[in-house]
Amino acid sequence: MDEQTRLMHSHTGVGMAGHPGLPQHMQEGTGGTDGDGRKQDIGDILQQIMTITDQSLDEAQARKHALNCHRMKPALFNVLCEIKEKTVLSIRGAQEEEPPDPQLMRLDNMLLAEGVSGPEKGGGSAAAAAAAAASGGVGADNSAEHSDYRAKLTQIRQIYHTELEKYEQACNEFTTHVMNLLREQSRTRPISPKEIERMVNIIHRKFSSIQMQLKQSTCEAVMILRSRFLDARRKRRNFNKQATEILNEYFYSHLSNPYPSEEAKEELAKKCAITVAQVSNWFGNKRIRYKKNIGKFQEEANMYAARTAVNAANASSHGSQANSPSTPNSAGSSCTRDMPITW
DNA sequence: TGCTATGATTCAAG
DNA sequence: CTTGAATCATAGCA
Repeated sequence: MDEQTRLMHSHTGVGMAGHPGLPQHMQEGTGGTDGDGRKQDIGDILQQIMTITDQSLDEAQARKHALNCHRMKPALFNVLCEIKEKTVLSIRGAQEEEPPDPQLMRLDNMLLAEGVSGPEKGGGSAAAAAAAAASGGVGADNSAEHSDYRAKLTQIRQIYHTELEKYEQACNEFTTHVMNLLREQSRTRPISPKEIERMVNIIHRKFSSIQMQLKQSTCEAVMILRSRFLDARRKRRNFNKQATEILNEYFYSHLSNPYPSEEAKEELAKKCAITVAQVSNWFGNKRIRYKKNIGKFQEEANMYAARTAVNAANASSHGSQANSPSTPNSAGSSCTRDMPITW
């Protein structure tokens, strides 16, 4: 008993030293023999609290009940809450209200830009279009890859939202649980609403750090998907034979000036079911490769020249000479062997 | 598996 | 912007 009284004394002494807001009578020790009823009350309560752990469970329950019903209990709890509040605040006062994490903001922005966390419709295709636009034109035959990309993005999006929801739900459940627990405990130990609020904040911060991990891995997944998509675009796929023939036909029948106008490119693109950019690529490659090694292309050149000649002949024999697409100068002759390059 | 053909990309020049 | 030139990376073939 003496020991506990001493402990109690030192407890209150330490806790209240220099505390300006404390009632004077609480700073004067306990268990005095004077007749002050309130002081006696406080002493009783504190003593009961200190001895409660030494008691049997039943006894403790009964004590607890008695304490809860004690008329001085609310006042004592208020004071203890106040002390706690002051000490806790002094320990970690300023670190509340931290600014928004820049990394989190970056992740959020990226998820929004990729259409993962934004509004439901259109986000995926917008991102696909952005990814495509990042490296030149998009062929019509890329649509399969597009939809694949979109499907995968949707998948990522769904997983992200499911997980996010799960975390939020877990967070809410846990918060409610902790709040209930604290409220329950606030009947037996001094817990102020402010403290509960602070605890809730701590929980939220923990959960948002978990969410950040989710966001981070989602971003990584999108990046990987995106790079794969761009790699897939880089994969070469030969044009079909018909398209190649159409392009070659144009090239060799315009050998003196193989620079199709924008309209011609568009028409060729339409005929070959490829993009204008691909037509430009093809002509660019063709010109440079032809010029580099005319000999190698001689046979091909003759073949196409002959073919256009036959076409022209057929067309004229059928009466409609009008608009054969060919030959400013070389189509008529069946041999391009000595065609000088002027371009 | 190595080689060539070929579509795409990059970069500098105009 | 277009073009030429170099280069990359894969398709397709022997």
